[in-house]
Amino acid sequence: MPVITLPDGSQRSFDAPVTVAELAAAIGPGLAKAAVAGRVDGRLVDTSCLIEADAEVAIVTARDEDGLEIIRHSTAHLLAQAVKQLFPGAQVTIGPVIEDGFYYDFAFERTFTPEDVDAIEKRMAELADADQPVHREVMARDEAVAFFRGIGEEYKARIIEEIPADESISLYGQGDFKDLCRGPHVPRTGLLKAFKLTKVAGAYWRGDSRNEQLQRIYGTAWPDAKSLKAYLTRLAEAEKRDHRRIGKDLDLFSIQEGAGGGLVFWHPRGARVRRVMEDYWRERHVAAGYDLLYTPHIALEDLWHTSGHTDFYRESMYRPMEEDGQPYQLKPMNCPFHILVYQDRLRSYRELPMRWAELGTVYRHEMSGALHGLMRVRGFTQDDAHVFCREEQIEDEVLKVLDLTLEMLGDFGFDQYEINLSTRPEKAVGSAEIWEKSTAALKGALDRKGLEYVLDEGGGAFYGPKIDLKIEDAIGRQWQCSTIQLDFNLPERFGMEYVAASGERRRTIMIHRALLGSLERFFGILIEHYEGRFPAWLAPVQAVVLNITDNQAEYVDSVAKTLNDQGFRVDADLRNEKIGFKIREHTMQKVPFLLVAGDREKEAGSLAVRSRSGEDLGSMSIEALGQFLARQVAMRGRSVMED
RNA sequence: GCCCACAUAGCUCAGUCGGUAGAGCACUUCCUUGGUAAGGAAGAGGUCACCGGUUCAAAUCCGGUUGUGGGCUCCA
Repeated sequence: MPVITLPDGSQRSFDAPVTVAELAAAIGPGLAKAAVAGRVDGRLVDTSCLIEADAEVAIVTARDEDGLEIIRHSTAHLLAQAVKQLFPGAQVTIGPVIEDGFYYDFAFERTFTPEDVDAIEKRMAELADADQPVHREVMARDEAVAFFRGIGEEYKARIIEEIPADESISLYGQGDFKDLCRGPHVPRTGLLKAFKLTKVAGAYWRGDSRNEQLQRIYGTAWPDAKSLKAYLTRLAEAEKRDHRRIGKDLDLFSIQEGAGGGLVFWHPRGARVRRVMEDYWRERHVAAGYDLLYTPHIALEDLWHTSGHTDFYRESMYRPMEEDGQPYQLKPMNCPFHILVYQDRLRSYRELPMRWAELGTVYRHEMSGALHGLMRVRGFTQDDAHVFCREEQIEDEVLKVLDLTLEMLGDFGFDQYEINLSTRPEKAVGSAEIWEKSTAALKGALDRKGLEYVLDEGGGAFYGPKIDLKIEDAIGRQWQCSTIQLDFNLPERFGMEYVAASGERRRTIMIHRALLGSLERFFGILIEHYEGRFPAWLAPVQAVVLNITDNQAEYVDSVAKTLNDQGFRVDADLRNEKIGFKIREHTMQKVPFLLVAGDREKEAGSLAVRSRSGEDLGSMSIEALGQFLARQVAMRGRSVMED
């Protein structure tokens, strides 16, 4: 006997057999109208599904997470139906649900124009309003292949051919449209009320760039118009944080057309932030037992043959340049250089572990279409380091790296992480034994640190297992920055060894790690995380001293000088403008503190302090101000100052 | 690299049917010395991304190049 759980938690039983829709109707006409699917003993089913025996049943609506997915999936079908009606020559392929929406890939002789998309969206709205019933039918596989091939849907036929022959295929249809689908789907298109097509893009059949290109139409769908509007507002909010926008507004950096894409120019204000990042980074690394290295930007191509980069990394490398009949290669990575330093002489086990860090600038020729502000560039500086150690030191060293990582990310204002541990892929170098031991060491370090992690079985690089750490920014987006990778490949290729206590030569273990990833990208993430409102320790200008009339000009200058001498980044604004105007300007420039000096302050030797959020922090003496700023700076990204 | 879109003053953007350019902000000068988010006036500023084509005439139409944006792919 089906037992249904009502929204208020109470339960009712019904005599079987009964459909999900009938159950919903028995509870109330509202729920009957809103039902998009049912959940029977944990399994999602269509509302037409007949429940014959004992079962736990719940009615799924668009408000449920599962229901929303169904709405999106059904909207993708609606899109396909509209496209087929308007462009009968288009072939359907796949149309899955993605975050916040869906897409559908079509094969079509020409590309869809924005006008086409508008027309498609309009047709979708009409088809939804028509409240077409959605029906499901089941066919044998070969029958389904023949059916789709018969109506000219070659791609669909190819997809179905890959399904085992003995499986039956379910098709969903509405009006003149039928599509292969596992389901479930909404019972009527009238349930699709709030959707919008968002963009058109090229995509490859099966995601492989060697295959033919398809037209992908993206859309978003929600339970109601209000949620759709909220989503569009959220997109606009994210756009406001865009580091490219803020980078221009705050004059932090630029990318110059005349110099080429993906090459970053740090302007004075951005360069100030970078200097703080770099100084802090070096200080922390030295304190954590690292030595700093500087290595060249190019090297003979032969080195990259030894490292193997010319084989597996050629695509991303700039072409070599010829000099004195020798080809030189711009570096895409720092590792071989650190190895050369290691190999400069024979190493003893007594020296290990050795931790060598470098803010190493590398150049990678990324595909032009992949470039994106500071997030994806062609020249960037990695906060790179390599730990050379013995096998039994791996766990301790990884633990130390994790400690340093969490401490530094915390200082930059990131306290939420997702950690991934990636293990041996199918194609890999190194013995099964070393993979097993080192993967256990990585796990051991994570466990000792009490960190939760997601296991990505087979997701490691061919040369070793790794730990990746994603940070979460102020609006909940995740960014992968930190990575800790073991490498069994390069030590082998370069023949890296150390002399053990026994006098034997042993293979050195190499750990690659970057905490921030690249300074460029991390800077971009910081800009978006803080929406340009950098905490005092990072802010390019920490405070501006403002005079009200010329009468305080000298005083303002001397205050600015005093604070600058104390190591703060403070500007004086003596322009002949009203105080309100100056405050507006520097507030928009997101300067953390504004220090106003009129005759009253000049007399008292003080300043009226205003935070960038508009808060009046009262009057402070110059000395108190220095202490106040010092406290703000010391808090780093853990500042509790409300902005 | 591929698909789509876009490229007009330092910035944000108008510019109809092809008839050689406009606004606001910013900038400069002058007036204004004003107590916490925009005081006033005047001025200067553009090879309409670049190259080519069509046309009596191109910011506008067509082709190419470069760059940017959104995807695909890749990834720090």
